[in-house]
Amino acid sequence: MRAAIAAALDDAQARGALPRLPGAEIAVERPQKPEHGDYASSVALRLAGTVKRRPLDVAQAIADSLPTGALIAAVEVAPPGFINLRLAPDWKRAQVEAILAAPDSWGAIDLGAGQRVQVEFVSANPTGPLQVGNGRGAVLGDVLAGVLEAAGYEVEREYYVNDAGAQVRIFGETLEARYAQHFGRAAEVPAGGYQGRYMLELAEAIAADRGEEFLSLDEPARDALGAEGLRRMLDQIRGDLALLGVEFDVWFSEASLLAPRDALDGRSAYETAMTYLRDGGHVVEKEGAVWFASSARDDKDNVIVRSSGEPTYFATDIAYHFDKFALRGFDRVIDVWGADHQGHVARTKAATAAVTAAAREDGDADDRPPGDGLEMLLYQLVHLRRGDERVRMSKRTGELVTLRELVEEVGRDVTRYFMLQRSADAQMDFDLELATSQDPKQNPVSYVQYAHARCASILRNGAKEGLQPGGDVQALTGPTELALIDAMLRLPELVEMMATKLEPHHLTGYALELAQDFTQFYGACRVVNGEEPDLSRARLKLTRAAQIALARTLGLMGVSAPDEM
RNA sequence: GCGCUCGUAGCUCAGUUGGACAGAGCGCUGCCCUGCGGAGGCAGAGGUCGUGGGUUCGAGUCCCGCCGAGCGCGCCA
Repeated sequence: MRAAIAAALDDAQARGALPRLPGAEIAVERPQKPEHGDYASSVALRLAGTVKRRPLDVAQAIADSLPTGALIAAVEVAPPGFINLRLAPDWKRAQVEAILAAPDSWGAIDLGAGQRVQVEFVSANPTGPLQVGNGRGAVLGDVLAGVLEAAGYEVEREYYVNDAGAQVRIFGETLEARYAQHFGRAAEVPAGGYQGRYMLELAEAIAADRGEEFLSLDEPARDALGAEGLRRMLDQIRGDLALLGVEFDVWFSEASLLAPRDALDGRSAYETAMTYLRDGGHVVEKEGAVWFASSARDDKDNVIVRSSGEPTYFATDIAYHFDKFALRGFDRVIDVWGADHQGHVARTKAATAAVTAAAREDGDADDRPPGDGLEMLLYQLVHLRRGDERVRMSKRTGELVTLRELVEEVGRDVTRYFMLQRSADAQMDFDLELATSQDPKQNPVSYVQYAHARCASILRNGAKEGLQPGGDVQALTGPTELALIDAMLRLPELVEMMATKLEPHHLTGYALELAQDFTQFYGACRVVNGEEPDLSRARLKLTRAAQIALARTLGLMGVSAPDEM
């Protein structure tokens, strides 16, 4: 559509209707009011100033050069200078066949052109069960990844496992204490340790399976106990996420960044990245520590190696992003972070840009733009509520409502839909009382699923009457039929918009509109009707197409699309 | 103090990258359907888009100030 207008603009200039001027951005949008056509462009309004002509005249000049035909049925110029395009109803109806031909891929586009993009999300410390807030990141990341796949990207879902550093050490010490206590030994959970019940349960589970195997608590036994605890905690996290329908392609170990690699001449990714930073002049030493000198204006220097010689989390994070871009060659990387990590965005981008640029000069990385491929999607916190009572979430207090509890109470579909409903920028309250309410009216997801089930039911009824989808889609001339087709045709554009803006939450609103358009069609048009078999078969086609569009929309959200409810 | 995000209908929130009279769901009022699944459909009431300026042909959307809410500013992760 944009191309058509651009061509018309060129044509208008070529034949002298408009003066020559440098290429302007062609803005095309879908008007809110149906009277304004299917698409509208405001190019004329933008151009009018520079060409010193009345906007209406400019619009008319462009409109005169827009050919009408099988696709575009009408071009209208409207004050103050809009160009409104109306698609041919015949063409729209014919698109129903395109939907029927793509039951598993309707809405897919090739925006990404096969570029490799990694979405890293959740990545919660494996020192406790996942919290409700992690669920929001899980849903956002998973749905975004699916949207990017639909947009033509090759996507990998990755969980970064923080299995090195202070938190893991404290986790091990807490586990040692609980394990020792289980066998009646005097032991104290260390200061800053994990007080939650789950640590008791973890210690008991290990004791039940492995007995006193680790009770000596000498160095090897402590390491083995810690590793065992971490392994079990990760299994639990994996299970919590599976309950939500989230699965990862890669579980990436932070500790592996510190291990020597043959491909790096026996050095670790961490050492290699630090060398590049040093050689690139991005590092200063002061107060006995090593600092990354950030080039970002809104950032200050940050410690990467403590005076003790131990790397900070930031240091391994730099190595991690070095690994993503320089070693694994992703074109784009999207980190989905909670808003409490907001302060890390600037420094991580700056450091990633610095280290990949240095690696590229050294021939260790491709010549892709440094750091430009790194994007952060921040989501605001989830506040948990039970009616009027605020539930505080903290791994340290032990007063937890875990993600697992939430999903078990509310169900996967409702959890995913609720988490997805709001834009990532906005805080959200998750009211357990409301979400666990048995009143289906509280859950818009039911309305959408019901529409899908109704499609299936109608198709079943048609089959019983000996009527199958078929016939000529040009028989679908009613206003509700066309409105439904319009709604289905918007899905590919929606995918493009969501992939471009990294805003998967638009799916929920679209799903509701699509379901409404189908329900209105259902109310206005009798589908299964033996007295008008041709029309009936055409409407069965439309019903099947609607089922596909609904299933694809629900599928992108990771919400089930039942044939019966 | 500095930075990030948010402030839109009684409630919960959208608002497609600055467009044509501000939208949805729930709640409220009234009406419709003795039809393939009523977990419906239609209509109505309800909004100075926190506030004051600015940019623009045009601002809920961009810029600045102020007010309010959340989060972040560690040799923690």
